[in-house]
Amino acid sequence: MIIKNRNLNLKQIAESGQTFRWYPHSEGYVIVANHEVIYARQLEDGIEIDSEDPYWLDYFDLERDYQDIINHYKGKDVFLDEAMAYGWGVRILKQDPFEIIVSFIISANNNIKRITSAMEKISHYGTYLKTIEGKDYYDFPSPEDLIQVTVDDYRLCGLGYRDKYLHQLIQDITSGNIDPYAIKDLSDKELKETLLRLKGVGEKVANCIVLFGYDRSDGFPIDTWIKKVLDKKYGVTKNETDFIKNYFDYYPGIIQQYLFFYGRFIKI
DNA sequence: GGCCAGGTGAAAC
DNA sequence: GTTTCACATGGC
Repeated sequence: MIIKNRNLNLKQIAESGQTFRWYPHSEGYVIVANHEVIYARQLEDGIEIDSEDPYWLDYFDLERDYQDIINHYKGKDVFLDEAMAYGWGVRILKQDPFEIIVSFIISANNNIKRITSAMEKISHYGTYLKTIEGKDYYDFPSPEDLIQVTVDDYRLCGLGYRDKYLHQLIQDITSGNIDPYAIKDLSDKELKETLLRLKGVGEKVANCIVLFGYDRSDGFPIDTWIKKVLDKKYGVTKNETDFIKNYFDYYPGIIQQYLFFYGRFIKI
């Protein structure tokens, strides 16, 4: 189906550091989500995907008007204007909470290429879905699929010292200690507190998880790039969260994506 | 070849 | 409460 939208750019989303299961293919991307493998390609004023499932409309967060958000912040400062102009097609995908938790536990003190590679290897523990031009695609494994996977197995997936965090996460979920799907109805505060109890989840990772996995736009992950942006462009080196809450109020999580995407691009 | 990457846990103050 | 340090590993 064709999805028309002027704030929807596949390449920008793919490179905005929120998903690690998009595979560049032909002119577009192979995307695995919703127990389904699709191919998406860019159009002039939107995208085309080879699925008719309305799930994807929600996945691409289509009911949210990103131009309205951009207009709201326009003229606030020069750097933000540049960032929004550069990242006009960035959106925040609605991704599976469990997959997001795993992704961002792996993301700590890591780089995007390695995170992508680790997620690809872990996906082989999931159900085989489809082969496209010789490459096999797998559904992302459920916690149950990972019960028997050992710390050493995770190490072989390239997780480094984070191997034991993922192993612990699976124990926590399968033992009923935490249910990544049941906690979606918690308040912003309770949700974050719950996530912070997980090993390998600190302030920054928790913010990524609530923003990318639970549709909480108050999430504002402060990573190395955002730190540089705040320091060099806003003169903020301490009490960052207070500054963010005041200055970027309205849709802070989406603004954070524009700043991250642009700041990383210009190697600020 | 040292530094960096979408930082966190644990020990030490 | 905050400061300090170790931590796997591929890319540059």
